[in-house]
Amino acid sequence: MITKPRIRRNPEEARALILAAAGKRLEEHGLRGLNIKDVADDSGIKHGTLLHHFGSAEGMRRALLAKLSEELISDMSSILNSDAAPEIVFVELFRLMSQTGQTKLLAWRALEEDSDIVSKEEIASIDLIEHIVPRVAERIKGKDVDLARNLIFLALSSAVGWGICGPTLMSTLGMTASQQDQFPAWVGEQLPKLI
Amino acid sequence: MITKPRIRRNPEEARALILAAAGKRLEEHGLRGLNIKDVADDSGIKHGTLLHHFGSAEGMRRALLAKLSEELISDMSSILNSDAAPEIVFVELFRLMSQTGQTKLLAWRALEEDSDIVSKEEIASIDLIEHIVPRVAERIKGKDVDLARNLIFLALSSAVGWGICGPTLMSTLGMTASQQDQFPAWVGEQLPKLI
DNA sequence: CCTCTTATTAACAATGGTGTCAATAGTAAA
DNA sequence: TTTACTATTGACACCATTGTTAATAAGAGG
Repeated sequence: MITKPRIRRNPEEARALILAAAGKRLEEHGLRGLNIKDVADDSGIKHGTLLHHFGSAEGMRRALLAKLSEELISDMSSILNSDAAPEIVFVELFRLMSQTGQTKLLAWRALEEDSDIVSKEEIASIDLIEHIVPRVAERIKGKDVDLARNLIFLALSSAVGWGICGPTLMSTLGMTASQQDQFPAWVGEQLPKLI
Repeated sequence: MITKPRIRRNPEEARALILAAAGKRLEEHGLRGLNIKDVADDSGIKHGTLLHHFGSAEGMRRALLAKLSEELISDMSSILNSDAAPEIVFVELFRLMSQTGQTKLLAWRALEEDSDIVSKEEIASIDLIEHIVPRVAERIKGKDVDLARNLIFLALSSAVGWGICGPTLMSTLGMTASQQDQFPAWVGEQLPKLI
C-alpha cells in the first residue's frame, strides 16, 4: 500500500506559511475568512497541523494581529523617518494607508479592541518618531515640538480616515474621482503652511 | 395547566427592540456578538422570532448596518450644517467620532466592504453638504468650492482616524493624555488658517 | 543503524450558530 | 362571538467550526 508523502516543515516555516494565507484571507473575506479550516486549506496543510502550531483558532488570529501590527508600524516608521521632503512623506503615508491590508488591520483592531483577541503587544522596539518630530520641529520657530507632533498626527489621522472610509465619505461630499486622488498631495502641500 | 403569557409586539416595535440590542452587542462584543442567539436573549425574545422578523442572521446584520449608517450620516450632517463657528463644528465632529458606536460601525464597513454584507444603501436623502461647503467657501477668496471641500474632508478624515486608532497612535507618537485631548480643538483653530 | 523528537495526518467528538416547522396565542376585523 | 391573520414559541435538524486523539513519518543526533 502506498502511503501519502508528507512535507515536513520547521515550525517557523509552517507558521509563516499559515499567517501569509491568513493575511490574504483577511483581505479578501474579512474576519469570517479567518477560520482554521479555510486558512489551513489555503496553506496546503490540515487544520490539525494548524492547531498544533497555534494552539487554537484564537491563537492563530492573535499571531496574525501581532504580525500585521508590527509590519504596519514598521512601514509607518520607514516613511516618517525617511529623509524625503514633508510633501513626499505625507503622500507616502496616504499611499500606505490606502492598501486594503492596512485598513482591514486597523478596522479589526478597532472592532475587537475591548475583546481579548487584541494582543497588548509592545511595539516600542520600533521608534516611530526617531527622526520625524525633530526634523519637523526644526522648521518651526522656537522648535515647538508639540506643534510638530500635532502636525504629524494630523497627517497620520487623516491618512487613516482616508483609508478607512475615504471613497465613501468623499463621494458623499460630492468630490470627483480626480479630486479624491489629489487629496493626499493637497495635504502634503497645505500642512507645511501651518508652520 | 398554566400557559406562559406572550408579549405580542407590532413588527416595527420588535425590529427596533432587536436592532437596539444588536447595536449594544456590537459595541460591547464586536462582530462575534452579532449572532441571533445572544441578540435575541438580550432582546427578551426567542431566536425564532428574530428570524421571523429579519429572515436570516445576515438580514439582521444588514438591517443594523443600514440603521447605524443612516444615523451616523444624519449626525454628521447635523454637525456640519449647524450655524456654529468652524472651530466649534470641527470639535463636535471629533466628539462624534470618539463614540465607540461610530468607530465600530466604520470599522465594520471597512472590514466587510467587499463582502455581500454591506448594503449598498443610498443615503443620498440626507444632504451632507447642504450648508457647510458654501459657508466655508464664503470665507475663501474667489469662493473656492474645491478648497472648501478639501478642508472639510481633512477635518472629517482626521476625525475618523482619530476615532479608529487615535489613542494608540498618539501614545506611540509620545503625546501625553492632555495633548491627545486638546488635539480636536487644535484642529479647529488651525484649519481656518489654511484659507 | 538505531532512537528520539515532533510535525503531520485522518478520524472522531463536541460545541454553537443557523434555520425549519408545527402549534399556540394575541389582536383586530367581520 | 367568530374569524382571520400573524407574532410568538419550543422543539428539532443541520451544518460549520473547533478541538481531541492515536497513529504515522520525516528528520536529527547518537
